Amino acid sequence: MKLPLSLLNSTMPSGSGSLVWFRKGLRIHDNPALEYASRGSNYVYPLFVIDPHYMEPDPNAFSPGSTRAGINRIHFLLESLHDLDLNLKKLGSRLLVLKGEPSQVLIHCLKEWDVKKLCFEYDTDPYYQALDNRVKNYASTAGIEVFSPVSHTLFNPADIIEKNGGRPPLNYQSFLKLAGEPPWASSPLSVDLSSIPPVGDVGSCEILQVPTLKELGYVEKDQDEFTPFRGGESEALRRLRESLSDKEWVANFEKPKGDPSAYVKPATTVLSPYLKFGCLSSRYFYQCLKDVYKNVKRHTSPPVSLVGQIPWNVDDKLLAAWREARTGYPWIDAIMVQLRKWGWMHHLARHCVACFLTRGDLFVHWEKGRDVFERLLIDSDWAINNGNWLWLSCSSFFYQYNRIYSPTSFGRKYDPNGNYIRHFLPVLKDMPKEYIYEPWTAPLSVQTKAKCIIGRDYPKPVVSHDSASKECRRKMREAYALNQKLKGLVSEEDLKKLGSKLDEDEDEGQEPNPRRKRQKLIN
DNA sequence: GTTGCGTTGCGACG
DNA sequence: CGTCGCAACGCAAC
Repeated sequence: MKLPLSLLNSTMPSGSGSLVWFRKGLRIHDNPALEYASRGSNYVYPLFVIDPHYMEPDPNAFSPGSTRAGINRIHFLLESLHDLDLNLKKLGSRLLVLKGEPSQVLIHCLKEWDVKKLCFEYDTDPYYQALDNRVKNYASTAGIEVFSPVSHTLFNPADIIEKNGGRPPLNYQSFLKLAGEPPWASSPLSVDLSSIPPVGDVGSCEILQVPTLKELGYVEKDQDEFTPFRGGESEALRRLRESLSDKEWVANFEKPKGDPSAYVKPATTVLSPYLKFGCLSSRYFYQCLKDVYKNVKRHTSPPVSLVGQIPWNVDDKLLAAWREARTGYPWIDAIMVQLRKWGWMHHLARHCVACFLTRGDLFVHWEKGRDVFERLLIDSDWAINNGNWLWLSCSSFFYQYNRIYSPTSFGRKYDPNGNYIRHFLPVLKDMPKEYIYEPWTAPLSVQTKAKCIIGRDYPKPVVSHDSASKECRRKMREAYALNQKLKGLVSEEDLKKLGSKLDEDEDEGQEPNPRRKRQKLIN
C-alpha cells in the first residue's frame, strides 16, 4: 500500500529539494521526472524557462512569431503552461517561470536553491542535447543527482538502433519488428499524483507568472485568425476521451483513408500538438487505445543517404509563392493558409504541399519546406519533421518518385465542391465547383461573375503541373541513376570528409552511415 | 542475383 | 468502387 506523499515527506530529513525542469512533458499524468522528484523530497521546484532562442519576437520573420516558432505554437505553449500551473496548484505546488538562456538559468537556480536531485525528461532534439549536456556537466561537478528518463516517446530510439546492430532501421516494417511491444506496456502507468511537496525558498530569483503573448512582445492583431486548438493537459485529456469514445471509429481508423479536406470536424484526432508538447503522454494514449482494442472484435493494425545528390533548385521566388499561398493552385494554397492560420493540417494535406514543393512540381530543396513547417506547425517535432520531409521528397525511406500527388485531382477526390478551398481562400468562394480546383481554366465571364479574375484577384499557376512534374520525374531519374553509378567513387571521397568531420565531432558511434559505406567498400 | 514488397499516386476503364 | 497499366525506385530476405 502506498503512503500519501505528504506523510512520506514528514519523515524525511529537512533540506532535500528537487528541481523538475519542464521543457516538453507539460503534464502531471505519467510524468516520471515529476514523480521521481516528488518522492522523498521536502521541496520540489517545478521550473519552466522562457527561452529567447524560441520565444523572442522576430519582426522580420515571414509571418507573425519568433524566428523559430510561429505565433500559433507560442500561443499553444503559453496555454499549456498556464494549464500546467493550474494543475500543479491543485496539488499544492505551482509553476516557476524564469526567463533567459536555459542552461545559464538552470545553473543559477541550482546554485541558489538547495537542490539534491535534478529531474527532466530526456529529449533527442539536438538543441536540447547540447543544452542538457551543459546542465548535466554542472550538476555532476556540484554533486547533484540527475534523473532524465525517456518518457516523451513509446520507445527509446537508442534501444531500437542497438537492436538493429547500431544502424537505424530504414523502413517502417523493420522498425515495427524491432520495436515490438514497449517494455512498460504490461503494467499500468502512474497517472494519479495525489500531492506534490511544496515549492522551497526561491532566494533572489525573480519568478514570473506565465506570460501572455502581449507580455512577450507580440501584438495579437498581427494575425487575423488563431488556431482553434487550445493548449494544455486538461484539453488534451478531454480530447483524448472524446476521440476514444467512438469505439467503432477508433477500431476502423485507417490513416490513408482520412479526408484531408475535412476542417469543421477534422478526420484525425488532432492529438499531435498535445503529444508534441507532452500535454498528453504518448504512453498513456497507447494504453487507452489498447483498452479500446481489447473490447472490440476487430481493429486495424499498424535512411539515410548522407550525400544529397538530388540537384534541387535554388529558387526563392517559387519558395515564397509556396510559403505565402500564391502558387495559383487553390488546393495547395488553401492548405498553406490553414498551416499559417491554424498551425495544423491533415497529414495527407501535408503530403500534397510537401510533394508539390519538392519532387512533384517546384523542385525546391526539402530543407526549405522543412524550415517553414518547423516554424508554423503547432505540433512540429524535430525528428518527425525531418524524417517526413526526407520521406516525401524521396531523399530517403521512400523512393517511388513517380508517385506524384496531383495538385488538382487529389483534393477533388475528397471534396468535389471545394468547400475546404472556399473556407481558407475566400477569394474563390463564389467560383463554380467545375473550376474551383483549376480557376485559370474558367471563362472570363465566369471569373467576372465569381468576382475573382485570375491574374488579378488570385494568381495564375506558378508552373504547369503537367510539364513541371514531367521535368521533376526526369531530374529524379537522372539523379538516382547518377547516384547508382557513382556510388563507390563518391563514397570514397566522402569517406575522407566524413572521417575528418567525425573526428572533430567525436561522435563516430552515433553515426551509422559511414560504417555502412565502409562495409560496402570492403565488400 | 533474384524476388517481393513498400504507412497513404494517377488516370483509364468497366 | 475495384482493377489495371504506368515506369520502375531501394531494401530485405532468400
